[in-house]
Amino acid sequence: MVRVPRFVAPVTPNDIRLFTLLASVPAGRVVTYGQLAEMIGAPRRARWVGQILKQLPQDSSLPWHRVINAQGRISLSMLEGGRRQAERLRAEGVVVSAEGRISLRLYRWMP
DNA sequence: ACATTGACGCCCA
DNA sequence: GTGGGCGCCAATG
Repeated sequence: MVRVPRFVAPVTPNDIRLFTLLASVPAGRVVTYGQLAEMIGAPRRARWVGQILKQLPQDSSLPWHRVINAQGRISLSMLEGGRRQAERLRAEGVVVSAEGRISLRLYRWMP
């Protein structure tokens, strides 16, 4: 009998699809929460995507910073996490305004 | 089982 | 461009 520690969160097939897709988003491009949800066959689950990203460990190799909202804004507070996200994007050549605005027209990734 | 809570999205004033 | 309101849906209390 295999005993699984309670603190290990269960990983669903959708989680795998999300991680795989996110990992394929190229540097210098962005995607929206709703877009990711839609692309893995889970429409109307944008909030869920945000939930998953929120739970990622700090040392995750996934490009969580390439995910923004459909309004073309960074969803995290620009006083905290949003600042880090903006820096990471700028490091890839993405232009991010001080308020966290990004041009979806220029940077949205569409496979 | 019921109420709240969001890294959301869309519509309208 | 800016809020405000509402629908959505899984997680959390």
